[in-house]
Amino acid sequence: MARRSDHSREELKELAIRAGLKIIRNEGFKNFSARKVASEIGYTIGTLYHIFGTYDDFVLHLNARTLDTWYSAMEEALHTHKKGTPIHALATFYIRYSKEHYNEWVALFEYHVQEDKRVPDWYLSKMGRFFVLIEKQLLPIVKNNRKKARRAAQILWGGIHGISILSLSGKLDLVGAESSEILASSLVDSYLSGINAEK
Amino acid sequence: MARRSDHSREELKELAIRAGLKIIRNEGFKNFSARKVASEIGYTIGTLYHIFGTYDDFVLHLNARTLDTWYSAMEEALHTHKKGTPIHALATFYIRYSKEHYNEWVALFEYHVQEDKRVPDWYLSKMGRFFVLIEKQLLPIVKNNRKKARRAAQILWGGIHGISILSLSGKLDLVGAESSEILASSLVDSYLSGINAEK
DNA sequence: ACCTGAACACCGTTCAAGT
DNA sequence: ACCTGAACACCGTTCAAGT
Repeated sequence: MARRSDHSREELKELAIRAGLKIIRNEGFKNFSARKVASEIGYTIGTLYHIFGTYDDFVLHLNARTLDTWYSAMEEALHTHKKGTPIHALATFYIRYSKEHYNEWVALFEYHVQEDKRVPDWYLSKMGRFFVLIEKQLLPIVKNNRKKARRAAQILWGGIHGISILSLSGKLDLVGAESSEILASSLVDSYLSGINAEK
Repeated sequence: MARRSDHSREELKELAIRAGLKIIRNEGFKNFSARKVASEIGYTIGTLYHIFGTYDDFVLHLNARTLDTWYSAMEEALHTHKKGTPIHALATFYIRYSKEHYNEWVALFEYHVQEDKRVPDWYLSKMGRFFVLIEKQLLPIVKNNRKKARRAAQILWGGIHGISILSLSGKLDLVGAESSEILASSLVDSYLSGINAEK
C-alpha cells in the first residue's frame, strides 16, 4: 500500500497546517500532537514526517501561519482605528487578539526550539514585520529619529507582550487586578510621554 | 517489596526537588521528566506520584523553589547595589538572572497549568512578593501614591519580563540587536520620566 | 516517488499487590 | 503506611517494505 495521489505535496501541507491549528485552537497546545493531526487528515504519521521533516519544523509552520493571520489583522486594525494614536490602537489590538486567540498564542510564544538550533531566518523575518510596522508609527513621534524609533518599537512590543503573558497566565491575579488593556495603554502613555521629555 | 524507610516524606520531597532542578538546569525543561527524577533519586515513578499527586504539582513545586532562590537573590541585589536607582538595579538584575538561569526560567514561564485549573494561591503569593518589592521602591518616586506605585510595578515588571522573553528566545535577533540590558534600562528611564511628567 | 505501518525508546498516570 | 512495578494509553522518530 502506498502512493495515494489524493493530494499533492502542497495540498497535504495545507491540510496538515489547517488541521494542526484547529487542534491547537480547540484543545490547546498541550494536547496537540503530530499523531493527532495525521489521524485527522487521514494520513499516517510517517507521511507528516516526510513533509515537515521533524516535529519542531511542523510547529514552526503552524506558528508561521498564526503570525501571518495575526499580522494581517493587525494591519487591518491600524487602518480602521478611529480614536487614539496608532500606537494605542496597536497595543489594544495586541491585548485583545492574544486573549481571543489564546491557544494559538500560547503555541507561538511557549514553544522554544532546542537551544543548539537557531530559529530560521524566514521565521524571524515574519516576526520582524511587526517591529517594522510599529517603528513606522513611532517615527513621527520621535522626530524621525530611526534609531530611537527602532529601540522604542522593541521596548513597547516587548513590554506589551510581557504584560499580556503575565495577565493571561494568571500571574497578575493576586496583585490587584487592573485589566491588561489598562496596563498596556498606561505603558504606552507614560513611555511615549517620557521619551519626548528627554532631549 | 515496599516500605523502605530510608527517607521521610519530607526528605524525599527535598530529594526530588533538588534532582528535578538539577535536570532542568543541565538538560533543559524540554528534556525534563518525572521518570528521570525518579530514577535519579533511586525511587520508582509511583513514589513520586505518591508525594506530589500529579506531574503539574511536581513542576509547580520545582518552580516554587526557583522563585524562592530568585527572590532571595533579588533582595540581595537590592541591598548591595551601588550606582543608579533601586528600580534600575532590579531591572538589570532581572535581565542578568534570567540569562544566567535560562533553563530554570524557561520552566518558570513556559509552563502553564491546564486552562480549567487555577494556579494555587500559595504559588501566586510567591509571585506577588516580587511586585511588592518593586512597589516599595516605586513609592517615593510617585509621591507615595500607592495605586500609582502598584500599577507601575505591574507595568515595569511585565515590560522587563517581555523584553527578556523576546531577547532570550531569539526573537529580537533580526531586528537590530541592542542588548536586553540596554532596552530594559531604557524602558525604566522613559517610563519613570513619563510617569512624573503627568500630574 | 510516495506513503505505509511496525518498531523503538520514551512519556504521564493508575493501582493492585507486596511488606 | 509506604513503596513497587506492571499495565495503559499515549508520545516523537526512524525506516524497511510495499505499490
